[in-house]
Amino acid sequence: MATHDADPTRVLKGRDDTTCRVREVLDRVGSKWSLTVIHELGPGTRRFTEIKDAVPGISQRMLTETLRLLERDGLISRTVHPVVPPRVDYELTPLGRTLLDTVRTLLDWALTHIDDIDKARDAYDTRT
Amino acid sequence: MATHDADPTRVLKGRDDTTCRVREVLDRVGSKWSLTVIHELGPGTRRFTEIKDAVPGISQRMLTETLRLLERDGLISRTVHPVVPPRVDYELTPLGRTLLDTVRTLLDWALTHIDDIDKARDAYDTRT
DNA sequence: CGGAATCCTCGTGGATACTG
DNA sequence: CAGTATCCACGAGGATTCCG
Repeated sequence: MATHDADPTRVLKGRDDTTCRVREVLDRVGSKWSLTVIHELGPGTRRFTEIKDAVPGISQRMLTETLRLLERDGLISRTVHPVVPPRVDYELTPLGRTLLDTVRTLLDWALTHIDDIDKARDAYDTRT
Repeated sequence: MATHDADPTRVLKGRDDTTCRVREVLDRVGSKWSLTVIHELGPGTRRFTEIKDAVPGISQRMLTETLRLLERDGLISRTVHPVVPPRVDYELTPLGRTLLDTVRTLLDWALTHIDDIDKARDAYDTRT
């Protein structure tokens, strides 16, 4: 297994370890804040507070945890500068950058079809 | 606003309604079971119990709710056959089918980089 | 078969206070 | 500034039961 599968239509079909790992990765990537944080680091390096301010609604705790998980997965890097006051920089790794492209595909889909979804919801809500 | 944005790198930057809507769509699409269910309907129409059996770990309640939300968003259609015993068929709408392509991009990414992530995790866990 | 309703648990995550 | 630690509320969601 391991590398690239020619038929992505089957990756969720089985119940083996690979399947579970893919689900695991999707859970990480699809979690509430990960996509937003990754996207926020797209343009370049940013500090903790900068990210916090840029992501409305995220708490200190959640940002810390999200950054840690993404760092553990090798998607972002964390650089601590031994100065006072402390300064910590976060940036996408090359691996994280490949995900950024995929994320943009998703964002693009959302933007493109958001109106269709709105109409579908209105129709559903009125006929019930 | 509304239709297609030429620069997807900015869609999450602002704090206006459009931004929130995109986040909302991503929350829906990225929720725990949605991607799996959509993927499961990729090959064609399926019944409630078929989907339940095909998605390991999902509960009756969660499958019902996931299907309802996806139906409300216009991504899947629900067809009740007035027979006994009851029979309900679910299938992707044309809109849902466009998302399927995007989902496959994500799955493809996960499959391609799952090994890199594993290595990154091991490295992180050992150096801490 | 395909749900809806009820109950109850358990983890997520916010608020707050403290620290190097 | 960039966290960590503690407490606690709330809601997601599992298990179970009942129904058309």
